[in-house]
Amino acid sequence: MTASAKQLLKKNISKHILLTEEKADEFCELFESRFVKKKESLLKAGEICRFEGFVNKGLFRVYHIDRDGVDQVLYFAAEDWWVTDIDSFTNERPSWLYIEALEDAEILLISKENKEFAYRNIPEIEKLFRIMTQKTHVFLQRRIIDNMSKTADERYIEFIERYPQLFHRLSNLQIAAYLGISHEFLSKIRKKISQKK
Amino acid sequence: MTASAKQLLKKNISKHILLTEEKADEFCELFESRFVKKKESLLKAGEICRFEGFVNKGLFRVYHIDRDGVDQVLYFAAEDWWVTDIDSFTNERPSWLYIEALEDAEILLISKENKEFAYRNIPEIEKLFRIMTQKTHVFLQRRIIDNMSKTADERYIEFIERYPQLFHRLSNLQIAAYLGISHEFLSKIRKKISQKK
DNA sequence: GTAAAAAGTTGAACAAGTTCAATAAATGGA
DNA sequence: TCCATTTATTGAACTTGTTCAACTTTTTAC
Repeated sequence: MTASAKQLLKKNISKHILLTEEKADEFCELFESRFVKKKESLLKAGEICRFEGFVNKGLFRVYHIDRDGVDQVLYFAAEDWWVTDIDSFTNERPSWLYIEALEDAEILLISKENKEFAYRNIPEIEKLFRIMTQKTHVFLQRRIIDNMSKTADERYIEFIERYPQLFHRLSNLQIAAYLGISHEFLSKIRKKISQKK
Repeated sequence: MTASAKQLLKKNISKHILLTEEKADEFCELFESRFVKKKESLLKAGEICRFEGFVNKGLFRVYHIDRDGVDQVLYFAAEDWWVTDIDSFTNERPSWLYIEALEDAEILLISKENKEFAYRNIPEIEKLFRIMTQKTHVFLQRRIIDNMSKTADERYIEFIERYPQLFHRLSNLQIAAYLGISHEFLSKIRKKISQKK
């Protein structure tokens, strides 16, 4: 693992909990680095997710492919984000998700065994993941309500405003798959918006 | 707190973690019981949520009212379910949710102070809430994808199949607000289904 | 038991978003 | 650099779901 990757991970942890330098180092030792090429998959539906990952570089999408072969993006994970199928990882159950790199990437991976080791030996880590899961939880609730109460236009505009960095690294196909609309309709929304200006 | 309420709470905890009888009792002592009449609110948008609740009896709905005055139901909580606005509760931030009893209810409430006391003094409790939050997280992910990939008809049928008990305690207005459709359209779906049989 | 309120149904007109097909533009790999 | 592939745009027809209004049925409160 590069020093800068470790730095980013330690900085990320410190956003959520207080941890001594030694304990943070001990925790970081439980990760291994992996380089992933664009379009390469970290996980496919049907497989059991054997990792929880912290993105040091690059960009991933976590998505589902439905019955009709349509992609739905659950979330994107760029630098400083965590990525896994928590259900598959925790319960060792086949996943229904795909995780794929949209850009060449470096990701730090921790196994279930090592995460459980951390839970046992560094009590603060239990808190770390409780807090992180809780934050995601809040975010998911918000998204459910937004999907129910807002039109596609509004959701698109809010996406751009909330994630300007992500926006310019993503194709409209990916954004449409996140917003839950067809990419043709997204194209029409974009036209409408640009005409208004 | 009645003995039966305490029993239900202890049984619920034991579904997620192993806890000695003494520790479970100690944890239960941190809750207080509250009786809530039908249509009474536990929380309103704008307020700070001061509790995390475990439903012993009755039925609650957790919902949002959007700009246009339309209700969106985030979830229902009947016996053996937990209910709170986790964001407002944890971060002492004004809520954007309403929590209201749909039936006369009894709920066991724990304050933030008492929950933090539990975190400090009963380490397993940190794990309990991490696991519960994680389960909710999985459920919310599933719901986001379902809302994107399934029609209202399918979502209605799955709702009935997954929550038959809940279904017969809820009005179609409430179910429509959960599915994210108008109650008129739900009525038409019901007609279509009944004609098929 | 009855009046009022709330919940449920139905139809017609409408709006939001999809699908399909054709074409244009951008990107990527040898 | 050039060819193939992917991404984006556009229009027309279509589907899903909404809105509004009128009406019926059920529930609730006194």
